[in-house]
Amino acid sequence: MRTKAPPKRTRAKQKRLSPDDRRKEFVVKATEFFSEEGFGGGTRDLARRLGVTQPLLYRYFPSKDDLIKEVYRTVYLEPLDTGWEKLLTDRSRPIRDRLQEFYNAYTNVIFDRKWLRIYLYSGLKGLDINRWYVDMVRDKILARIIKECRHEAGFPVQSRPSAAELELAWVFHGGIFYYGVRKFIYGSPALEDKEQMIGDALDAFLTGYARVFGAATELRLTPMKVVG
Amino acid sequence: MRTKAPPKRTRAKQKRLSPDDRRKEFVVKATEFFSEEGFGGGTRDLARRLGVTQPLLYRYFPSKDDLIKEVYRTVYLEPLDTGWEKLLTDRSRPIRDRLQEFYNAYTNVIFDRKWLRIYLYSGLKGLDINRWYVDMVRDKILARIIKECRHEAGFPVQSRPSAAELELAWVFHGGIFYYGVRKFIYGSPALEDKEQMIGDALDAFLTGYARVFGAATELRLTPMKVVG
DNA sequence: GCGATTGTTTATCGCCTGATTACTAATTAA
DNA sequence: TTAATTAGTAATCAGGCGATAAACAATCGC
Repeated sequence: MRTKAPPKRTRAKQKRLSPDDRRKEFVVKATEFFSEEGFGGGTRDLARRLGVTQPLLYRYFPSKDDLIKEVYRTVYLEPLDTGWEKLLTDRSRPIRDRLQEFYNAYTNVIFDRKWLRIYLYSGLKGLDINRWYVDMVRDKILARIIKECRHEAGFPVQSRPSAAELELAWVFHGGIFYYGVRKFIYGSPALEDKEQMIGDALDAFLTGYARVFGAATELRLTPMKVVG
Repeated sequence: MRTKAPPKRTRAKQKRLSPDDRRKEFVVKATEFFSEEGFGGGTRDLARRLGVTQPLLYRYFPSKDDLIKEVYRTVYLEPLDTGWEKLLTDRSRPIRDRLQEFYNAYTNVIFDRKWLRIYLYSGLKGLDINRWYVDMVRDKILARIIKECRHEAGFPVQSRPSAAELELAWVFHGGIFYYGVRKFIYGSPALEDKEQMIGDALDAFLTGYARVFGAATELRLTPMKVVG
């Protein structure tokens, strides 16, 4: 009964993927879509980009908000922590090398148009996940870095970082972050060599930390290119 | 004919401001509104916040987009340039003092929730006005700062700043900018003393510039707190 | 006072949005 | 082969959007 006629050509193609693959495909494409259009983007436009009809989205996600939450989850959590903590604390290597390698790896993850845009959107919305992320950077990355700086400078390491120390680390970190924003969101010309940018910023941070917090060991932090 | 009945009490209050004041009031309140809600915010909600009805907006602005453009204009252009260029180039004063005073004044303008949010929204939209602003910062502020740094370090001043020099200045500038974002948009705790933050970042930038670009005059840039 | 002007509201239009229902067709199991 | 299941679509709903037209009411010149 169903095979009687040639299938109506008006309904062009009906792919029928496995549910799991479909779901993943939806989340991935939705990430691209929302990162460009913002989360105000329409479900019809999204469906068109996916090559399916709009109601199909509601077979996989109860609501647009649920889809968005899943986008946040994958963007924020998936690419996280690939052994960074160990990298930062390996005192057999010079601190500058460790920081350079860490920020090379870290920026390989976050210097991505999708990632940066969704991060900024979530920040403007004041979402919990954004606060969580900022706290994570402060506690897992910056506090760690300061600890290593103190160790390098011969300071006591036990007490928590002071507000001023944290702030200097934040300004450094934020400066690097803003490089990605300028390059990948504003489309502004930036120094081609990312690792050089990180290296120079690192030199400024490390010497700055030594100067501001009065290290007696400044000259040991990093070899000077030129000494007057 | 019109005076026959007591005025219908259902129409509560009809203020009737002068057109110019109304217009200005609309733009000011619209700035607050859009900075919080994003430019996707509805004209009805905006009108409710203004205490008037929605169609009245269209007597003062031909369309929502025109209103938005006026918001951009006032936010970006009005608070700009209060003699900053002269401040930066006054070589009778130490460079650190000049930069500290400049960034005190500059951040007094941009460290404002409304300003920062609208700046970020316009950046995500890729608007021309945002590109214009970024170019302005680079050409009028950062290039100028580098020129002064070179002068201070005894370098030739005529040639345009190198990409690496500009980048170091951008990282410094972006780090300060990001302090505002963290404090006023993310609502994250930050060092209370803004001027100290600027001062410490400045120390890092100036000593960093000297180190990275090989100044023979590093020690002259800023008095060290402690010398080993 | 009175008509003209103009600031303001009420009512509404067409369109787009997120979401639901009922149907169609591809797949799976017997 | 056939029945059951389920991926996918067409059609549609209620509500919100930007924008417009017409009615009303406050002010101003006389």
